[in-house]
Amino acid sequence: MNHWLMKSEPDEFSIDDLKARKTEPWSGVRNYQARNHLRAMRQGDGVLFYHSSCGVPGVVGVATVASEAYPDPTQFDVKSDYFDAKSALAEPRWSLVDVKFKRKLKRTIVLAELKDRVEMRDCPLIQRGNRLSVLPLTQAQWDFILSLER
DNA sequence: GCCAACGTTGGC
DNA sequence: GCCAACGTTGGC
Repeated sequence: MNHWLMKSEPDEFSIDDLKARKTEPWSGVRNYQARNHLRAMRQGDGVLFYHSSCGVPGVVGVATVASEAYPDPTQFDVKSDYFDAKSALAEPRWSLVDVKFKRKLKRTIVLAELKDRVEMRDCPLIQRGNRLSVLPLTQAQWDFILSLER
């Protein structure tokens, strides 16, 4: 089982939204590196849900990958903000996975807590200027982040 | 293939 | 709202 961290702006889609929806197709990723991570996901992989671009950025919940990657339908929807005219039906450019709610953390593990920790040294999340919205975590990073919860 | 211009992300 | 960082686009 692999581990991942997925960012979402809570104004757009929060951990409470995921809790209410139970399972959500993670549409709208339009970055090749993030897409490649989505394609590497397998059902049952662990996901930490991260709130970005908000008052208190940080890890707020746990989810699981609920499907293999499949084509993101919004890329073909001309009415969608995520429509991509250059993507062909025969060879879809963008993929998504279904993400299933597991639990909310007892508290937000804020970004500031994760910075300057040797445990997180190699994690792209804490590197300055990193904008990757889907990124892998090592087992050690996953365990460390969750150990901060209590 | 290079690189300047531009747009977006995301912390602060 | 600002701005640093980075990805993408497009002219050459």
